[in-house]
Amino acid sequence: MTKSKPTIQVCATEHKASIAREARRVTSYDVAIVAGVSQSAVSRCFKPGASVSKSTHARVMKAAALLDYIPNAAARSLITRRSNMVAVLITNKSNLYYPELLAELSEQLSALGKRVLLFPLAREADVDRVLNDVWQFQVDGAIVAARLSDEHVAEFERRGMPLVLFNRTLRNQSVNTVTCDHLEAGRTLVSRLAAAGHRRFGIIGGTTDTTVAGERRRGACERLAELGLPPPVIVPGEYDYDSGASGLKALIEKMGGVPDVILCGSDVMAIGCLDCARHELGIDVPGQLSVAGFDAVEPSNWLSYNLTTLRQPMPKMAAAAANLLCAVIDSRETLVERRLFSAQFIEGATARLHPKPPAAATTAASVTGTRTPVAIM
Amino acid sequence: MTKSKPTIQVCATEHKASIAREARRVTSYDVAIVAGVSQSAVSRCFKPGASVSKSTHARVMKAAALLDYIPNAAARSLITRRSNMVAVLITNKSNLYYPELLAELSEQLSALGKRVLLFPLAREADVDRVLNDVWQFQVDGAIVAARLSDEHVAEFERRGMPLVLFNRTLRNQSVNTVTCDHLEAGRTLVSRLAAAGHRRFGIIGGTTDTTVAGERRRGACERLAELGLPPPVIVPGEYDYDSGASGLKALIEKMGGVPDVILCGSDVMAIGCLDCARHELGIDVPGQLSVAGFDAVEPSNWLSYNLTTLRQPMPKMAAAAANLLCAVIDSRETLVERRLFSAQFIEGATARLHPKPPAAATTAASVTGTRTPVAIM
DNA sequence: TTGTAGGCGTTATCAT
DNA sequence: ATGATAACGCCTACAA
Repeated sequence: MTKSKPTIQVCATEHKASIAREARRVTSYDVAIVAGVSQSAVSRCFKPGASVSKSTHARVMKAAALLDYIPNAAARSLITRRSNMVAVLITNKSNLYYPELLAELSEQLSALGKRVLLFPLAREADVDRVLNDVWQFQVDGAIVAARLSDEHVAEFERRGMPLVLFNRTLRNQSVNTVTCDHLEAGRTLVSRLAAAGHRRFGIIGGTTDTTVAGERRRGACERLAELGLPPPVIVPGEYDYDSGASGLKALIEKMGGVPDVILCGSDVMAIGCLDCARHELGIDVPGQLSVAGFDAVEPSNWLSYNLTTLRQPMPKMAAAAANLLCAVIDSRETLVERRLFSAQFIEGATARLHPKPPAAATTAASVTGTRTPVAIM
Repeated sequence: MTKSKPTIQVCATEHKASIAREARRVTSYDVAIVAGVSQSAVSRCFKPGASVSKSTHARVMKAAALLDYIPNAAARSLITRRSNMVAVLITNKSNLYYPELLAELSEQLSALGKRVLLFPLAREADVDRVLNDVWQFQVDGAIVAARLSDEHVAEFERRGMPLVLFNRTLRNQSVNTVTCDHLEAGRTLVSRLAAAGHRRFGIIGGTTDTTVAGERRRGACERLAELGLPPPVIVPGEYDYDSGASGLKALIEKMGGVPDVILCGSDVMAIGCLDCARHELGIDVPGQLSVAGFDAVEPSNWLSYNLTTLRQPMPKMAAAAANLLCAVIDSRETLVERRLFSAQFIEGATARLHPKPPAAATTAASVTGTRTPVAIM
């Protein structure tokens, strides 16, 4: 501090006042004036790994703090072509697992220096309207947990916008995806349940064949066929609570009685199915009927339910999606990768997982007695 | 089309190819060249309400479509000082009502032309780290559903950043807020329950005195005092499922027996409390114990629970927050407003809402018999 | 290590 | 109604 630079070292507070008077924002140029350096020096101080002398850095930082200066991300992104924002498109229907996914994604992305610009979709049809905004806002890439048409994917490609699909797949394989292995999940579920002696399988799935639910179903059907069991009866659902109840009733009607086991496309549907069975129809679960869900959302673990279900490793999947997207963003090449995670089976207590002891045959018979016999199945 | 402008009407596809060759983005200037107009004309075409002739507009739009041109929001925001982005800070602990709030906010804001930049907070202490990003990204304003210190609020003010607190209040009154009337909610709850003959009130609240929970509690206490009933016994909780169970046990111990009614700070806590009472402790709800929640999240409505609770008018509150914020953004003045909404009482079936008939006195006595008598209360 | 100068893509102002 | 020109705030060669 003995010798000060000969440049105009204006008093910070005074300069700040003049900025306020002119009603403009604090810029790197202002900091430069106060610190007595050039504007580019200030810029370099805020770029990690740039070459600045220690003393300059100190002076600049002090001036910046005095002026409450913060770099303007919009201006930066204009020249760097990097906004450090990532679009996240997500369907509201993913409801209960939505907060967990969003929180995980956001955390993982922010660890990578990216922020989430949110595009929730009330209906899958909103994609078109929303994509326009995605292009406008100059995000660095997008993570999409919603249904995308081939045309949409093509547009991402055309615009060179990095894209990662989350728990969605497309026949057009050239897309980055992070998914749970739903095919395997379907197989696992059937294997476990068939081993316990279940024969008549019902499935409550998605209305439109959301590909992941489709995969799960395919896995279940495959495995049933392998085991020489009759194909499952399938009814549609909307992934919500009410669909569980209506699905159950639909299955009972379609199958002419209560099936041995119902596989639901989501926990919420399973819970709806469960509540309807227990409280409305007086069906004993798992005594008369086994119910399995999918997602292992928090309520599935509540004492009233203790659902048999499959847990997707959400934190790992979110991290994978974030990392994959950032990898694509950083490398200009069009690397395409598909990361697959195994779901973890949660035993719970809504499905009978062991063969019935022979002694229980009488009760079972009394139950079956209430059913209308069916020809095929 | 008989007479075309004498300007350089370059073939769109050719021009597009040259853009791709140079690996640069499509700009309004490119559109201008193809359309044979000036760059400013293009700009005007994308500004609603600007003065452009119909023919020019058509030519420009056609060229834009041909080139896949979309205005660059970053560049625009640089000059307009409007990013059309709104920061939403939200604590993960708001868990179950988080998706609903987020979806509503996002929808309402997008109707106002704003997009949500998401800042989820794993812990309330993360605010500091996160605020730095908020300043950087040049958002137009912020909606905060998290705990903010007076200093934080002051910084918003200092930076001229519009702010709306959601379901949070501060002693420092000069902040825009949208909240539910938690004081009234607390009073309502007590009124209804006291009318049914409940006397011994327990409360499972928040750990740190989140102001809204505090308000609710204050309302409850006020009303109890007015009615000449003993003050409630209060234990802390974390707003999660487990807190409901531990809170219940803590209350039983602290009160030397099962209280008449427990008011919980959230539905999830109430559900935890309920499950613990029914499945673990064998307490009949609402026979022996009444339980009330708060939020009316989806699971509270499930058949297994059918919770007595209070619903916050989330869509209206979200709309109010969005509108208020945008009003502040648009008017440069520092208008401060506090919008208060009434919660709606949901009867449900986990609280006894009518006086016990005298005949039931015997069963009631047998229940009370299991309790350790308490001196005061 | 530091400063100079040009450009990122748009909007706004001012003539015409 | 249209076009030239100057911002907006920053980054980045390039030269010193």
